[in-house]
Amino acid sequence: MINQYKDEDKVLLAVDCIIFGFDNEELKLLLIKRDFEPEKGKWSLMGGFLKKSEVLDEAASRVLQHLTGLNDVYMEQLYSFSKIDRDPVERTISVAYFALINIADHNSELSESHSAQWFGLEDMPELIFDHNAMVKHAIRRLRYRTATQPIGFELLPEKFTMRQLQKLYEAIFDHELDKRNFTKKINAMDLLVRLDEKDMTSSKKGSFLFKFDEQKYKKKVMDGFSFKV
Amino acid sequence: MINQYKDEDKVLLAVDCIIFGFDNEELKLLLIKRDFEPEKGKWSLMGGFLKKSEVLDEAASRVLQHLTGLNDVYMEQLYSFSKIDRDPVERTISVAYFALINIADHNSELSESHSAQWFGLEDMPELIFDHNAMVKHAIRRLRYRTATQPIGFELLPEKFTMRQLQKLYEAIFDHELDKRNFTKKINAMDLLVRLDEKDMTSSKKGSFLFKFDEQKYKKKVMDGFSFKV
DNA sequence: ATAAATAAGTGTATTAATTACATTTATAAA
DNA sequence: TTTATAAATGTAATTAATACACTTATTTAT
Repeated sequence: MINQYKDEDKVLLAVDCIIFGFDNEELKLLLIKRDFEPEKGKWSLMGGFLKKSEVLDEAASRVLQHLTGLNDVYMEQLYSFSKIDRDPVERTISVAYFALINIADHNSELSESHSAQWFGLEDMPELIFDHNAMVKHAIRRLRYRTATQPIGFELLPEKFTMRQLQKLYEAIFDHELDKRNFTKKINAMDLLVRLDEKDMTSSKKGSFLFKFDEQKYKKKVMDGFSFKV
Repeated sequence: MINQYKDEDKVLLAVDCIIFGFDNEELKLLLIKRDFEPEKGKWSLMGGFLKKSEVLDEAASRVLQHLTGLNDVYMEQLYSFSKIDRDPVERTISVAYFALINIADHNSELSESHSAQWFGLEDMPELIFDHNAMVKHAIRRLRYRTATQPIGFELLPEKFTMRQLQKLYEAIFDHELDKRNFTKKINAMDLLVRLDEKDMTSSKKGSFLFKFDEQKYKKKVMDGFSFKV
């Protein structure tokens, strides 16, 4: 078969990762300080180029793994950015991905070796290229996704308190929630199991730890349930 | 400046368009019968390759224009598909876009010259490559977008009846709605203007025509309004 | 002139979901 | 024993969603 595509233009395809974390107070992003040109010394998302042998999801996972040491992380393709001069070196289309990680899990020596640092969404530096737009887009998507699927748990340790969960949703949606109404809603969905274990760090009384029950969730979804917070 | 990207792989980037239309009864897709290899004679989405000189949105508009003759159409980037062998000819990543057009507006001679045809979502043929997955994805996105933004109007003529609008939402969400509740909800949003003009084709009494008031919508959005149907 | 047929247009009552709001409880430290 | 602190919990009010059926305007047929 002759190659009827042979006269078409080829381009570089990059992936850039918006890496979200949560420190029990605010939503954070893991950014790297570029130690290479162009824009050396500026802050940026972690990125890399797609290889012919991988699919986009794999490239994004590889990039994330390289910075954090983590595998099996919640990642989602966001949008492809294609402004002609978005990268001054050469025409590059970038596919943005976002990842949700539990900050405590990542390899901080590894990320520090890339001059990476966590920034709260409020005190983020300006980023290179179109990375600010990517972040904005990612926050919108994260809000939508979190409201309709139980992915928030990806940002928490396996065992968490109600307060942590509420603080997380408050951080994602950037508005305060009523504790009683929140608990009521979460309990009504019946997706968490309360453990016989308490977190004693936050109060004298201690607060119960919970776990998200993935199996139960899947069963419910099959019966027509849809998550909504 | 030396080109530090020179050893990276380059790939073909395609765009494929999921073109939605509405015939007052069901949601339809405009598909083409391929008159070239591979998969000649099979049904497919309309597509094309990204040129170095254009951004993805432009490529998608060009492809749509080429098939339908239409410009200034609602289009939205959907997702990038990258399976290694999705196109057997050569490694090609495809960025899917969806478009919403008013069927009556398009140049049907032009589309027929590409052996294009409208298919109801129910009686669609199998499509080539990963195009079935693209369509599935597009329907999901269309439902979400339609539920939260007033883009349904893109599928209707400028002037339309309440019944047409209801039928459209029923087609998009694939379930029936109560006429009184629907009217109530739409009227409560106060985004339509009722014209002093009636459509006489559907009944002896005639039914009032409405127009979507884009300006009013924009103003409301600025005051914190959010569309929800 | 009248009756029949047809889709358009409209309102109310019920149920469910969301919001607002304050006190008691368990525990450690003083 | 008191004090301080966060955890845990329930009810009433409001708002949104749903279920449901008759009247109106008009044309066509008798």
